[in-house]
Amino acid sequence: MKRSVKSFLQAPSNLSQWTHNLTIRPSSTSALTLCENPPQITESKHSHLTKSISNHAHMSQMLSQMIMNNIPIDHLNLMKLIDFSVSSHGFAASALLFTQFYGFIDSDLCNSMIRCYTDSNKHSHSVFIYTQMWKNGIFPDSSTFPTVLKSVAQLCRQELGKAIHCCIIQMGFESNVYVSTALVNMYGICSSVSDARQVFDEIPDRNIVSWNALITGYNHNRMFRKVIDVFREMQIAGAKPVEVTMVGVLLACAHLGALNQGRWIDDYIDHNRLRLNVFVGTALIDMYAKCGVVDEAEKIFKAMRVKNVYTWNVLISGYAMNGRGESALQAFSRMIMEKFKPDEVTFLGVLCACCHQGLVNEGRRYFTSMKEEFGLRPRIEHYGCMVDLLGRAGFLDDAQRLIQTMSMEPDPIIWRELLGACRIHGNIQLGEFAIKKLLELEPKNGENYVLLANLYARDQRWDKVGEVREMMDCRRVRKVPGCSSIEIDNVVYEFVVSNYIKPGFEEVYKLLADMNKKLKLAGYVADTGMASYDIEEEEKEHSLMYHSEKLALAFGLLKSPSGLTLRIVKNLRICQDCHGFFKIVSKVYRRDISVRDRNRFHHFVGGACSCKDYW
DNA sequence: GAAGCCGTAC
Repeated sequence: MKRSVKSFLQAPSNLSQWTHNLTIRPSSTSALTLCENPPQITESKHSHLTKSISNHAHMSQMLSQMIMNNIPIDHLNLMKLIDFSVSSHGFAASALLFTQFYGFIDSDLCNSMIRCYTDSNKHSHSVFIYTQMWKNGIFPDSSTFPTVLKSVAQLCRQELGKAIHCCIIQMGFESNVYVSTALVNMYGICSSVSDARQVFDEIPDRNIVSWNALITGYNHNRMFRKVIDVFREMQIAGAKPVEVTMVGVLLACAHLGALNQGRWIDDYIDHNRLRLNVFVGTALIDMYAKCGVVDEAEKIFKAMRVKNVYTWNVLISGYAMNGRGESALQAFSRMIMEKFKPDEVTFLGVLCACCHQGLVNEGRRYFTSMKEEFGLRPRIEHYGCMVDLLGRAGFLDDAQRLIQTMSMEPDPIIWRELLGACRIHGNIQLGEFAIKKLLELEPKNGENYVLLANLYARDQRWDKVGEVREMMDCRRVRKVPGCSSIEIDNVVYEFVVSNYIKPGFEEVYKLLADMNKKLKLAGYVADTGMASYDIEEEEKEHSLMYHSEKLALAFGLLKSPSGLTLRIVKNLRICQDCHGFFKIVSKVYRRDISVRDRNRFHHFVGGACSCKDYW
């Protein structure tokens, strides 16, 4: 049964083509009887063969010789060949033909193929082999499930995952920690985190990998508080975290803006001799930057010996979001000097820095150089930055023209930015055009209507504002409620905008009322222009008074010692009025306040904001 | 054999 290697390597790479030819035969015989009449191979020859085959450079050559000379290949080497042919760019089909060449396939071979497909991101192929196993009476075993589940997770096919879970239970593999950990991971990635938790709870001998899979699941579903809870739970259970665990927990801290928690993790890494590898280091920089402590982020960056493009990117965007555009651009220059190759995300940070700083010319230059000098194709996010940069700076025509030149369809964010720019610069006509596009794409997003109402309110066109309100009622559109949180003594408190006094928080409302009086004497005037409804001034003022960020601020003033920076995280953008209010509070109450809103940071010190009122 | 990794425009 001679066969040329050439035809073997030219096997079809298309799945349907080769599956068509495939006959899978269950193997009851030993895997080593690959040939009908295997010639004897001495032990030394065998070991030589194995060694040679493990050297990828000689693989094709060896293979060719073996086939030409009709030398049988034992099971181990066959596996290696499959690994090799899959890993070396799309020889997957050849691997299968190879087994066909020898005429049979068994569960080990299937597992091997599934693993190779999974590792090379061909997840549907991986699932296909799994289903073929069943069809051909080859039973999956404990090595089949972890890998196929990984592919199922990547494909986000939860119903398939559930079916596989049933098989696992029926076959009695659920007590296998590898299998059940893979299930936890699969459910977590497929957004069925309660199932993940349930499987996790039933693992008898869970280990650090199982814990990490659970954390990954919570992070994936943006349940960041749960991640912190799980980390505490781990410590009570005596599980020893590893670097991957810390990365997961830091990610959660970064999203929550939970600085104290994050600091605690930083110390923990230090005290428990966990490595400050590039993943942990980058996650730390990101955490500090997202908690508004750029100096700490800088320190970590300087202490890191091994850096990569991610490390630079978190530093650059960290500077950008904290209003340190100059530092961001300097970091970018240093990055280039140190011969790191910037990628799309690097330029997102750079453009974002220009945008927050209003550096229009620089932004235009970077946008061009990204394309021309670095050969990177702008993605919709880059256009997003540019539209925002141009629009906010008043170049509405340029922004509109840029949208027209985009090679992709503008998304809601792009139109919302244009609308926002129209609101700032009072261009009702273009704003109406933008909102039309926006509502086609996002008819249910309350934020869009609010922007539109604000556009009209700026012009005192209360009839139009009323129309927008009616439209919202009629379409049953709800606004996302503003929600702010503040961390006091390691506990995160959340405040939602409301006009009635929450039981237990009476003093917060009382303090706010007092502050209002005090600040008015210091020159605070409620900015009612953005309270978009046609209501009496006093009423507008009242509705502004209980914005979530103000509630969080008053609570922070009550519950923390003087001198401590108040750190507030808000789900939406800070409103114009609160921005002014916070500036005066920082002066009158001599408190540094930092607010992380949906877009960026505002650091209020001594009556001024780091954004220099450009936001 | 399982997790595995850090960054992304309003």
